[in-house]
Amino acid sequence: MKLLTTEHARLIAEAIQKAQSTGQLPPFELPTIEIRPPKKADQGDYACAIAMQIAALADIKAANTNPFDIATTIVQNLPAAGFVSRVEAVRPGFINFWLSEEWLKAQVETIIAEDDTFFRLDKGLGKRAQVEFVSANPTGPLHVGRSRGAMVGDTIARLLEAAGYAVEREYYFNNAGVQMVNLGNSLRIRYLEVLGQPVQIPAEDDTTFYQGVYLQEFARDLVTEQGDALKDADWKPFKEYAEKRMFEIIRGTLRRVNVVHDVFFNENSLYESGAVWETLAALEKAGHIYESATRENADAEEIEKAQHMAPAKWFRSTTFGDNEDRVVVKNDGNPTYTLPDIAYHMNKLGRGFDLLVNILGADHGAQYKVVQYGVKALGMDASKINVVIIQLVRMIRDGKEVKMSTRRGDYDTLDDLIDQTSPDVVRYILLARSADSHLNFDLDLAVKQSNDNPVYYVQNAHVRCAGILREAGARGLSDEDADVQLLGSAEQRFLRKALELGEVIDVSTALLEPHRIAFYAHELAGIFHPIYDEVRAMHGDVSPEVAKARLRFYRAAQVVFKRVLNLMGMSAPERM
RNA sequence: GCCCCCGUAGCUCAGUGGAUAGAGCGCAGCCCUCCGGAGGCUGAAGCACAGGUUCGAGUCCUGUCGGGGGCACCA
Repeated sequence: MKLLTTEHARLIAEAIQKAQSTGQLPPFELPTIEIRPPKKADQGDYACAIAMQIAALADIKAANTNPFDIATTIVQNLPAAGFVSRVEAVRPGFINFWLSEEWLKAQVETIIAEDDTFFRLDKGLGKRAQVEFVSANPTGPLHVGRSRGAMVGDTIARLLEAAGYAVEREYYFNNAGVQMVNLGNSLRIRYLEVLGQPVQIPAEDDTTFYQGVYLQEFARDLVTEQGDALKDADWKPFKEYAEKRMFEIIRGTLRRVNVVHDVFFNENSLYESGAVWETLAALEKAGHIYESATRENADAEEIEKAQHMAPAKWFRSTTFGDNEDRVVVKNDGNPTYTLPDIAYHMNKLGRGFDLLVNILGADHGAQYKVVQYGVKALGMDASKINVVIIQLVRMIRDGKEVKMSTRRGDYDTLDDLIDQTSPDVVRYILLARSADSHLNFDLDLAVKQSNDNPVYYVQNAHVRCAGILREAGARGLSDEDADVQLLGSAEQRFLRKALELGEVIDVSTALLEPHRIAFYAHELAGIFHPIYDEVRAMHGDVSPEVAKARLRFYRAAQVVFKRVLNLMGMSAPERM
């Protein structure tokens, strides 16, 4: 199925060209032709405001040509098209198109034939895209805040696939930092505790200790597996063990919500390959690094404070628009996170993707800019790195905010949430907000299985289609060889909306705004349910031919709902 | 103090510079002997404020006020 907006735009472009060649319109540089379904039914199925844009062009404006006349001229020159039944120019200068009802009804068969590939677009054909998301270090289970990025990232990946891209999902992690040492030490203490050794469990406010119950579980398993063999070991084997177990948990959790990464990229590999130091060398060679105890242009107070400090290596990111320069190598010789981050993005750019997408939480929002400055400093095109910043999730229970902390152990894990609700509910709620908007996750509402909950409303549409076809089968009724021209205006209302799916995929991938598919799904269901109420297929006063056509329609509707649910990573249940 | 995001209906949120700003919940009424009851119909109610750009602004720009987040030789 092709994008109907594009098809209409092509007609307009041809009409303008024709009008120009005959002198009905003067020559001008054509603005982008935007086609959009209007809000009101009497304004057609698709509308175009190009005549107003043309009238506003400087030389046209000088000639004082009014937009309505331009629109009329365009309409007069439009070529015929099978999908259009009527076109009209209206004041102040809109061009409104109506879809051919005959053509529209025939799309039932197209939808059924295309099935899972309904509106697979070609805009990403032959192109490779990478989406990096989640990327949590394995210090604890995923909590709800993190998982918003998981749903957004995975849904962007699914939409990009629908747009025709070959997509890779990547998870970037660091198992070498001080947090992982703390994790190893925390497990060591729990291990010794299980062995009955006299250990002091650190206090709750000790920021170097992970309190979570999962570590006690790991400790018990470790004793079962290895006995007291590790009683004199340092943190290292404990870190190894905790990391392995934690990743199993994280991957298992993600799998529950249909999120599967193709590549797990370890920051360590950038040290092993030498990429980190090569990045530093390249920055130095380009003259963007200086060695100093303070940043350049530091004030007296700062210099005073740093007078006994050994020099560090600074990246002069202010050259590229940063507020201040950044340390890339600490005075103890170790890099800050910035340097491997730059190296990582250079690595990504070097892998030849046509599109890179990076999903980050708002708490990391400022950091990506430094990476982009670094990439720019090395002569690469930083604009190829598309960053989606996701605002934080606020958990609400009993109308009040629930504070979360992984280290303290009183987090709301994604696993807990899935247990209380369902993978589909979690996916939908975390997806159905613009990334720019703070998300209030109402735990009470999510847990509630009622029609307050939009997830069921959408899935029930699919259930109803499946149910009616199941019932028809039981009664020996078939929808084969149906005459879809017998369908009525209600069914056409649904088909019009279904044919907008392509635009949703197109726009949400172009703008990297996957929440659009969630709202679309709800709107589509909102159009479907009244129709289902009204358009009976197996009622006494419905003729067999009409019944057959309607069953055919419900089969097409089922395809559309299944496709949309799949794009959101949700299941399409046959029964509730 | 500086940077980023957000202020749209009582609440939670949509709205790719186009025509009369939408949905869900809640509230007030109502419908359905169904292939669905996690259903359907109707109604009240809104763009924080002030300038600007534009043929046209909820949308873009500036400022004010309000809310959230970030500003380490931590990641």
